[in-house]
Amino acid sequence: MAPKVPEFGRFTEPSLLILASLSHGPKHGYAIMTDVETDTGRPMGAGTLYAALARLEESGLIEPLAPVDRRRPYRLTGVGAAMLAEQLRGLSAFAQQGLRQLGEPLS
Amino acid sequence: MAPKVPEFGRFTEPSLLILASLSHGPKHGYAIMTDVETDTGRPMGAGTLYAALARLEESGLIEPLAPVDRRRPYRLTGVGAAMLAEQLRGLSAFAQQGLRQLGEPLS
DNA sequence: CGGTATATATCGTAAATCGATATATCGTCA
DNA sequence: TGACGATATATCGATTTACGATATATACCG
Repeated sequence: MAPKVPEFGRFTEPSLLILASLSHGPKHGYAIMTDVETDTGRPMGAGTLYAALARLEESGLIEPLAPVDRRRPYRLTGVGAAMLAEQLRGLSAFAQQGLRQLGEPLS
Repeated sequence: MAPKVPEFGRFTEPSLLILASLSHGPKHGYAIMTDVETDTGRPMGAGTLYAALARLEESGLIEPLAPVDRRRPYRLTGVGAAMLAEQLRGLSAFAQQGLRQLGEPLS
């Protein structure tokens, strides 16, 4: 019987990627965009990025720092970091469980 | 420098949950719905479920079995299982990396 | 000076999620 | 038997999110 996995409530991929990217330290939008692309191999369009950034800021998971030239950096808030950690734990448990179920070797 | 994570292209939560649920064996929609709810604690609405099922079938990741009474069971296809495994590996790597970055203890 | 990379913003469309509602059958127990 | 809750699928409308394209402007470099 599948053991209960901690709820990872409603997290969309771009938002998670952004939060994870910001866990390396404060970054501005364009840097997040290019970093995510090199990390995942798939480009995140500007539309997706800035819309998600606005939503994350609005919900208090990230906050803007003082702009440097054109750059508008953001950093994780405490709440954002906690939320990210929780999501990742849920994701990890889910993935491990699924892989086990499929008979995949666990790393 | 964040090491490259294997591409996990486009994982929408409901679809992944459905695929993972079907990895335990063939199931019909309602059973998936209730199983996912008990596993994750969050209900998946019928609208979400059947729309996602239709999409998954259309893309060849699941296939219908012969109906039993009102029940319309589905099972993973080979492609679906492979896709699920790949997604889970990507997710696992992503989550592990993120948790490491956050200084979380790894299980 | 000209082109490429940097950087943000926004618009329109498409797709996915959500919540609600509808419909019908099955099981059960009073 | 007949009422009620659980089972089961289907679909609609609204909202949210993602995607791709376009726009604009500055910085950097040859």
